[in-house]
Amino acid sequence: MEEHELSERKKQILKAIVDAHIECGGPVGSKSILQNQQLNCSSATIRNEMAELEEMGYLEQPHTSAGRVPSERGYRFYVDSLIEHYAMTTAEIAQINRLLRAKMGELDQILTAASNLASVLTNYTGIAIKPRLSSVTVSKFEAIFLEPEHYILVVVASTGTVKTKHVRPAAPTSQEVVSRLAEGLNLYLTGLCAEQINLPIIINLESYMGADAPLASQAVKVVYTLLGELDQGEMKVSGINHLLQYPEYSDVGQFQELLGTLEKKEDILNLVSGTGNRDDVSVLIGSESRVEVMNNSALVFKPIVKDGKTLGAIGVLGPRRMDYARVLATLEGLSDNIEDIIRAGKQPRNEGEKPDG
Amino acid sequence: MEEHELSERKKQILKAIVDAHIECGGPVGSKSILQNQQLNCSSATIRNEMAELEEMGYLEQPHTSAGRVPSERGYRFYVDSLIEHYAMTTAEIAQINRLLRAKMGELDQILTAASNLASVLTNYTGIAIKPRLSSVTVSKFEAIFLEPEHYILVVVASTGTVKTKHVRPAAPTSQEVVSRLAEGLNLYLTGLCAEQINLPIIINLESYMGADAPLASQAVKVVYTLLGELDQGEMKVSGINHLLQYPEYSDVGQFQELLGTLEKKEDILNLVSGTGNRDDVSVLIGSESRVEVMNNSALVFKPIVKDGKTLGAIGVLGPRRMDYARVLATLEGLSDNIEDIIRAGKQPRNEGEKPDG
DNA sequence: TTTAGCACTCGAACACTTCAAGTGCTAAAA
DNA sequence: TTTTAGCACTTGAAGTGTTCGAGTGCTAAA
Repeated sequence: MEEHELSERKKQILKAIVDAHIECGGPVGSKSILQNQQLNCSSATIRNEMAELEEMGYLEQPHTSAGRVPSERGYRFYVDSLIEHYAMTTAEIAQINRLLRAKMGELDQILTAASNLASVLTNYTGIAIKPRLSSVTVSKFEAIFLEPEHYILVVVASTGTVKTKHVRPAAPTSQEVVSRLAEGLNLYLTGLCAEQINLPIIINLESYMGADAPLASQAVKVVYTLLGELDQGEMKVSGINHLLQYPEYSDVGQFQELLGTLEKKEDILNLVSGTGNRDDVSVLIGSESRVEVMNNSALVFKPIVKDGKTLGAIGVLGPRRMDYARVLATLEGLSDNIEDIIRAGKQPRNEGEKPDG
Repeated sequence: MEEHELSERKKQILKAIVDAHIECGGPVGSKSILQNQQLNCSSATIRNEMAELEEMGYLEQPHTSAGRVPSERGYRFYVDSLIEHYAMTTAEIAQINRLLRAKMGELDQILTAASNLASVLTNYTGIAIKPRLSSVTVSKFEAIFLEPEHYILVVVASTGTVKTKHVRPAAPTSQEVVSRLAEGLNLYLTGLCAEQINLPIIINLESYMGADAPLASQAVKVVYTLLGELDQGEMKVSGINHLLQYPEYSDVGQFQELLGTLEKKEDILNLVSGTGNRDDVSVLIGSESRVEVMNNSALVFKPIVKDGKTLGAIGVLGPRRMDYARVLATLEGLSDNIEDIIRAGKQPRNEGEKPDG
């Protein structure tokens, strides 16, 4: 199964077929690749080579007398070995910079913007993900007193995400007590993940709060659920409508299932969360994703990493025959920019413009 | 144009046609309604009546020799005058209670859950909206110090929504200065909407902050953008895939456009935000929405009101021939529950279960 | 005013034909 | 041994004609 089982000419032909298929969508025949490519041979030779490539599993034939279509394995080989690196133009890079910078702020917003951008730039569906995290901890608490029966609990997670929740205690409380609650939470619960919040710790906190122990136990419950929410992961999808322009999604039934999968989010989250700690681009083609409805699709995504931790991922979902070179380049460009932005909120790289004003 | 231009029999026939069309989707003929309805007349009579109803604009004929289909005006009359109120079963009400209560928390989450529920319960597409608001103000500020170059600004809006933003000041700062910043913001900016933040106020704040004035001016900019984001409105859509089961969306091109409109969100937000302060259900059929791609669709939505203020809206998008009775009842049920939940975070009404444990 | 009857219309469904693209194979050429 | 030209064959797409049935409008009688 080494790649050197393929002769140079076979590679060339395979690449020509994949390229042609990516462009036009239909099966490609022996003659048509003769035109676009300068191969010193005839269509008959190509036919022979194609037959062999099919036998080796790199091509498929929808039916006798149709041209060939790249198989999953064919795409895989193409992505791994044959792809030509697509260089983004400076204009494209500048566009990414400009649009992402406008949305600087919380990771959530950046990811949403990135998902949009990925969709617009590639003409496929853009996906942004905050993956399931095994053990988020709280790095800081704050409590904002509003009324005697109403305060807001603010939780800053170790990932930088901030969550807030309105809390309405059973008994009226005061500015001072709420402040003290925040102190207590900071004292006893910072650095713990959901599972580590056990009874002894809660008892300590309650004794710290003295008469206001009920307030504390209610707050702990809230913290617990918030941590749970943070663990769950999130996912934004944009540009689903782009997919409909590709004939592979013209089967309404299948498209409907795909839509459903995207809305459930679960499958895709698992997929991305489960791809280990690789911090470079992952390409899942067809059944590689183990999600049935995506057999005719490909999912490309790249994690967003900060200080060695994976904070999220951006990706592109499209037909199996997607323009991998372009998609890969776009995702690299986007993730570079995002990582620059979140690293220190500074200017993203590649910024050649003069500051205005 | 009064409704009394329609004889009792015409109404009956119109209702029968709409009902039949809602159920099966196709044009309905004179004979078929004779079976389901006990009218003391023959199909020929019905044909005559149908011809008149068509002339009056309540019915349409896709082509000669096809049955009739309700026109936009026909649906409108049906919704306004002929609809039978659908009573939700206690089982359905209990379901709403159970599922919504599990998601109690921020309005955002409740709305998302409600959108999901609306979609699942009706089998159409569910929509949840936080409308564009003309003048959101801040009711409370808080600032959380993390590191000398990093604090979090927390803004509690007059609507109850909480927004946070990581801020990285140019010069290192301290716990004390950040607290003082929060005080200053609370002192000078609470109760103001974005447009009311003017130079004199900023100058006051800066002099309050003394040597840390730059910190303040940066924070004011952040507050300004946050207020802008709050003004913008938001929208969650769920269950788009349901639509594909209805033949009216089998035209891929049109469906693609509808998808695009849903993703842009703008049109729908305008639609809902622009329907004035009515706090009961709105039904927009076909071209009534003024959004071209929705000519074959209907949008039903109901605002969520608290203390006389509109906080959001939940709605259902589906084909023109949607089961209005059911949709209306579902939305009423949902909004009642949501309003109960946000009123005081108390138990929703209709709660007959015993507390467990 | 209602109804039975009838001629007419039109799209859906189906069978049938044609067409072009593409293949595999064989035999000759390089 | 490899390549190529040529040819018979396959197959889906597209086009055509026909039938069928649901539904209509109209007329004349009840």
